[in-house]
Amino acid sequence: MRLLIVEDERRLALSLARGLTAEGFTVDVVHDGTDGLHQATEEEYDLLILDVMLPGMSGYRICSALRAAGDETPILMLTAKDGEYDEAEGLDVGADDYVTKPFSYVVLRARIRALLRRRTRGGSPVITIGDLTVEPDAQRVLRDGEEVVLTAREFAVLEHLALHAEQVVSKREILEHVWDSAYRGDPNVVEVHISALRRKLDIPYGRRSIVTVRGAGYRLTAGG
Amino acid sequence: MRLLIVEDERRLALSLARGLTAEGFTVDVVHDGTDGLHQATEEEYDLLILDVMLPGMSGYRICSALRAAGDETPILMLTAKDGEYDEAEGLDVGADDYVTKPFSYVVLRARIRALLRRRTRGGSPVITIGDLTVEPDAQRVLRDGEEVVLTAREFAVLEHLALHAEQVVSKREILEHVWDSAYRGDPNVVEVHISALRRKLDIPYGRRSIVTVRGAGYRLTAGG
DNA sequence: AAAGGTGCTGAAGGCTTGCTGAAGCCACCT
DNA sequence: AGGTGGCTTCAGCAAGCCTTCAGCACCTTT
Repeated sequence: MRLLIVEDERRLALSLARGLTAEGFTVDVVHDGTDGLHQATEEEYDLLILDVMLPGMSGYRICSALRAAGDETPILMLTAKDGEYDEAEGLDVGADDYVTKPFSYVVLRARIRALLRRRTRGGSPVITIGDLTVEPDAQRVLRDGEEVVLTAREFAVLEHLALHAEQVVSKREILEHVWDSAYRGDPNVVEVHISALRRKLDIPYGRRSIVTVRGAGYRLTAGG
Repeated sequence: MRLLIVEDERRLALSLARGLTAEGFTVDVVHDGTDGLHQATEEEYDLLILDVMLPGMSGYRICSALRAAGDETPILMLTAKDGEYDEAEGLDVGADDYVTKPFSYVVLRARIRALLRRRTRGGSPVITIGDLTVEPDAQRVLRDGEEVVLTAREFAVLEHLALHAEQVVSKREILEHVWDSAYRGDPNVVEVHISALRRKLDIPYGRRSIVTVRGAGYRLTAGG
């Protein structure tokens, strides 16, 4: 799956690119509107992520230029929350969806998946770690085949851990991915949610699947 | 089942193509009248969807050209609500049905099915989720074999949930599929209809088949 | 052994989200 | 024209979630 990100805020672009790369997407990044259009026409992508406000050429114009040329690649627009983005206009020029900033990584990821799913038919894969099953499409978690009800945040945290199973994930990384990337929060909120996850997923089943790695973060593991 | 869509509004064409593809149709899209006629004669389709107003060649003319050539593929016309479309003329040139814009996706889908049914005998499949049975052709719902009377909207919402059973469907997605895709409505209408569905389908039978996933949407599930 | 750092967890407040009854509107049918 | 029924909007209510805070436990370092 190849993605193109056209976004001038370098820091944001980079962090998105990293996250998506880590999930197996091939990601190209461009910081300027004209370059963006050029790149999009030169290469074949499965999805384009366009910021609306861009130097050189706005996301709108890129979008309508591509559509006029018969390009039907799914397009996801990024926009500030003030009235900058006109939803009607966005959809008119042929965008498929849009996300308003600030957004959390998980939200973006969900939207990306939704768009890709339409094309490729067949939902996103179920993640299995030992006898723990995470179903992104259903927003559902099974332990030992039995459903465990989680809140939205809890699910998002778990999903992130599951995507990096057997790896240590820092609180900071969790904060950045599960909350708005602009969010300046206390790492304690992560601890609170981890605590809740353990109470629901581990303790009742006598497991220890979420391991604390002191000074580093957490690791979701199968054995435990 | 192969469909050809000839429609110059790209956004509309795209969204139809997506929806129909997701339901298992093979869909080709063409944005120009002459291309449309060409494509329709070159390839074999089970159904043609023609916009009336088209660049190159109107839907009428495509239709009559095909019929003159002895092609009897079912044809569904799309038309604006003002007097653009003359029903008599449409039927004269050999169209089988027509839908006026703006239309909701479910309406179009129903018409498509109706046309295909004439040909192929044997309607579209019944959906079963636990002891809930959704019969798209009959617009009828059975709980435990017993008919439950729903209004059109209620049925449409339920049908959409049923098509994505066991998955979380956002209010936004429901709005886009069940209402006009151009519809910019309050998500609350969805809540109201969900509420009505539960009152008819769940509460009297002591079920909880429509699950609220806070912050995400609803999930129709068998267990419950 | 003490002190500081790091993490865990229970409780509470504030706030968002969702639910639902009621009223108005519109379209259709009689 | 009048009536009926469905759809949408509105507003108030309820519930649940998220976050913050504080106190405690444990580990590490001095």
